[in-house]
Amino acid sequence: MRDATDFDLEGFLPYQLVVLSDRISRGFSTLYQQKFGISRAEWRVVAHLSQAGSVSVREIFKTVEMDKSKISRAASRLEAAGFVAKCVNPADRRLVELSLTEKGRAMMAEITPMAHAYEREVLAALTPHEGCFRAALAQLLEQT
Amino acid sequence: MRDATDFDLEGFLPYQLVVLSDRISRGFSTLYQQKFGISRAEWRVVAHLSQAGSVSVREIFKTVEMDKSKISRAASRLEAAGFVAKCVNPADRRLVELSLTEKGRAMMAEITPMAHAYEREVLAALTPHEGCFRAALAQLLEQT
DNA sequence: TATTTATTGTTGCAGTTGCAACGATGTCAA
DNA sequence: TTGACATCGTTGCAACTGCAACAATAAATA
Repeated sequence: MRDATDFDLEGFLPYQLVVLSDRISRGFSTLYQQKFGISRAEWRVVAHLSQAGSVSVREIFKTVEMDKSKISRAASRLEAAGFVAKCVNPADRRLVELSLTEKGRAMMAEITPMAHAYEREVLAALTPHEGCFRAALAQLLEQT
Repeated sequence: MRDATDFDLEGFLPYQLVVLSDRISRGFSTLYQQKFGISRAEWRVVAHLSQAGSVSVREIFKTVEMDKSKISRAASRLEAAGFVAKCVNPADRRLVELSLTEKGRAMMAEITPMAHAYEREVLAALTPHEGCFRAALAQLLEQT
């Protein structure tokens, strides 16, 4: 018997999305954490750098939707671990340019195929609705 | 020019899901946070209780995929705020039964329509692919 | 019954996070 | 030029998180 305070949490879209993204993201993160000891925030920075080349903290946090302090700390840890190099932009000395070191690129070269394999594995469960799902996802990301 | 270390983060499914679920979940949480001062973890506990009645911590954390310490602490805060009552199960005194107080039910009665409105708003962006998207989401949740 | 083993919820701890404040640097206009 | 204002990245702080350890209780076994 439902009354006004009943609420179907399991069918609630925000809840479903958080649970799913947590599971999937966590499942992948255990792979690179075991192998390289980097966190999810650090992975995101490294992945962004691999396609962006040399970029300031500001640019990353605008594209990647993480607080700038989170990026700053991730970058420091990555620098300490030797995956990332920091240097001050001589044209504007407020900017810190981040880039992958050789060691960082080597790590990405290992993680990239793992990422693609993991993604395929997840999407395999979706056949034949994959195309529709990804299109809807992209649409939501754009309109939100 | 792409080489082996290039990686398309923006098109990577786990990344897309985390970004989207963060945005959507955060957008909704600001609504009830401003009005009732409860966190996301607390909201999840309250929402579950509204449909489950009196339930132990153990049951919640099995259904809702949160660490039991997280639930324990959320329940304590909710009890302190007067939204939730805790009592020891007399049949098995290890179990703590949680239930909504009158004040908790009143809060849910206010949040529930907000939740439905928010969900409709998000999904409106998806017409006419909503059905397919939700079906795919449910399928992923089941198979993961 | 007495003893071991399992389960439940809480707590300590170390690490992470979000937010605001800050110092350093750059920009703009008087 | 000087001063007010804006921007960038870092840090302090309090809150939150995940994990492991723990005490209390129950169940299983000898």
